Amino acid sequence: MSKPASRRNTIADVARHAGVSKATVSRFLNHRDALLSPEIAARVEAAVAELGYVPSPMAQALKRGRSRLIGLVVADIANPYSVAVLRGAEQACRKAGYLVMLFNLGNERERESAGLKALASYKVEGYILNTMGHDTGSLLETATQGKPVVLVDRLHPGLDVDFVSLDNRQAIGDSASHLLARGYRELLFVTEPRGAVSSRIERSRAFEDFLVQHAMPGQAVSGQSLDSAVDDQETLVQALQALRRRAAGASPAVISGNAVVTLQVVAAVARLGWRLGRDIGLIGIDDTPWAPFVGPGISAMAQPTDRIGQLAAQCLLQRVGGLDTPARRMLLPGLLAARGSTRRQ
Amino acid sequence: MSKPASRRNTIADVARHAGVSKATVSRFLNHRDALLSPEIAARVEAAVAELGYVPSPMAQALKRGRSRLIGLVVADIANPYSVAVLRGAEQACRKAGYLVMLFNLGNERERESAGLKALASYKVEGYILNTMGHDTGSLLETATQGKPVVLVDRLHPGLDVDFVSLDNRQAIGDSASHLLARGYRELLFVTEPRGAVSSRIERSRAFEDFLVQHAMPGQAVSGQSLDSAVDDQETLVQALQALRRRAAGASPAVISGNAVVTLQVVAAVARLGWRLGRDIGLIGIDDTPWAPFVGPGISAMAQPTDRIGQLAAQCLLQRVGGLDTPARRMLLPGLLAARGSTRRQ
DNA sequence: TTGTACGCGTTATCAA
DNA sequence: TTGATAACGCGTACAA
Repeated sequence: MSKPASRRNTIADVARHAGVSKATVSRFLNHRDALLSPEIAARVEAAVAELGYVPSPMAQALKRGRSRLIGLVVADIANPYSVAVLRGAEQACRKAGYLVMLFNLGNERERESAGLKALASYKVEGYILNTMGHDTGSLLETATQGKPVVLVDRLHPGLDVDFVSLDNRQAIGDSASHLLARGYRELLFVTEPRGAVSSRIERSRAFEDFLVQHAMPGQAVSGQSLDSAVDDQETLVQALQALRRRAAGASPAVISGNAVVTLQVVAAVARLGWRLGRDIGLIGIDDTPWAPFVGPGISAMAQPTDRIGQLAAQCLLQRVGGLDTPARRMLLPGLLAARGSTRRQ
Repeated sequence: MSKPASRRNTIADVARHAGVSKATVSRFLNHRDALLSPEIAARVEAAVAELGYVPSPMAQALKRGRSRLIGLVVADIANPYSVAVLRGAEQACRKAGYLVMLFNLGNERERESAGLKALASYKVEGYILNTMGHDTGSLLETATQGKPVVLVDRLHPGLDVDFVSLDNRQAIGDSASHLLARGYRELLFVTEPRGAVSSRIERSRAFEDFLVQHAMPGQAVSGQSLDSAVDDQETLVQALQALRRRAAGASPAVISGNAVVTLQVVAAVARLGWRLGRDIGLIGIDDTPWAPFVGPGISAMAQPTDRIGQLAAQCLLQRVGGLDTPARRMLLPGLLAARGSTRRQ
């Protein structure tokens, strides 16, 4: 027993076993096609199989500078959207032989560059970022050390890299059109505080642009936007009351910027004792498994989250593989699920 | 410019900068307390600061065999429970200076040992496992190479390691007692197919034991268990109809084994056109943000998921730190949130 | 076509 | 107390 069972076999063990040098084994493993006499190749192959040898990714990473690791930074793992994307991305990475290192910011944006550094120290080959949009592009650029980056859902100013996201303009436009078609006329868009988060800003803008475009005589649609903090139900309740007052005879409706906000709105509506659909319309960005069962069912604009995650991973892996085209913007369409919360009676 | 800006500084750079040997720098960093003349220590410290030197975890891992990495294997990242635990665990690990490597099984249990191997190759120092319970303990034991393991929510037969979970017996007991107190008498426990998943089995058993204990004359409580596949709504609908028939005059109620099942039950009840609480009682294991807003509000037994994740991480890190006590079982109590779905009118 | 020898960035052992 | 030097496991010039 020269080899203690506890230790994993190394390339040296294989070399000894096959009666060749480490270099030969390495060559067999890396460029197995070329430069090997069939007889030696067979011997090495047998030894590898027999010892169940698997190269150490860490040693490889140390040597090559590449690790077969992808760094994934998410703003908040508690957000179902982040999870859904993570899911698609992890799957795509794994299929390509990469492992995902996860760094959760827990909504503490100061940790953004710390996370990047932590991941960088493990020599991740690329980054998928779904973060707060706090750090500027140049800061991120230094933190990522020139490694490929793909942004999901949230753009960073001055960072010219691949970007995968819901088509916010289409999503908001279709949602608002749906409300108009269902007879709602006084609209309110509710978002988490916009801050520097591009998706929130874009959705708000798309909403405001929609209003402008549809403010033709006879249509008489109008609306407002509201930034609502998660813990401030009072403000939201007052905004809803104001909305209904403004509506006068016409029907009021809310578009919520994501699933978290949808739940806030639902809570506020419940507190007011209003009925969804009838007293106030509601459609939310992000569909959820529970949406059909709240009140008369909550209408939603579903994001193709799995697809977004997969696409992000694919883009990133192409870059890792050396693709050097200009930065791409991939906007995926949302899908409307109409339910009772946008039916006036 | 001798040092290309692209490369991260190494210990050699620091040594050169401070005019000492690499060994001295290493000593300063690792056992900074001992064996260093104040003057040299100061020089090294300055050099480290000036160059912004951070040791390479990969090189350290290669040398020491330790990586400051924790492997986290979850059965299904789409399950909110997994995510909530992941969240607590990641936070605790990060605070202790560890990073989490995530491996998602996507409910494909064959990938369990593959995942462990992948993580092992990165020399993770320990594993947090929330998996399918498919692979036997001995199989896992070899896959984890003797590294510390902590199991979350799901036990593996023959694997004698730390275990953190909801106190299923208490949770089920309190849920069922709550139903009795609210006047429900004919109970049905619905779980995802038990298979080899210990938590499902335990909850089912706890429910059955509860029935036996409360089957005294005068109480007249009875019930059954049902394994319900996620995609088989038909069976569930029929089971609910049978339940109500059995109840005759008395009130029927369902305990659902987790949030996924709760949603199934809600869907089935909706299809039957029944009203929660009045026509049928419902209480679910796992509280969710949407539970208060479905129908009259869904009563729930909340798991302390964050705490479970943190505890799991803490246990694991203790073991990583060398703790060598017998395996521990940590059972955390659930907290009842009573809502309208367990109010008979 | 194969083997030797060195380096990746650390830590640890041994002298000095 | 400090400094060479040898690993850790692997890839790759270079020499054979």
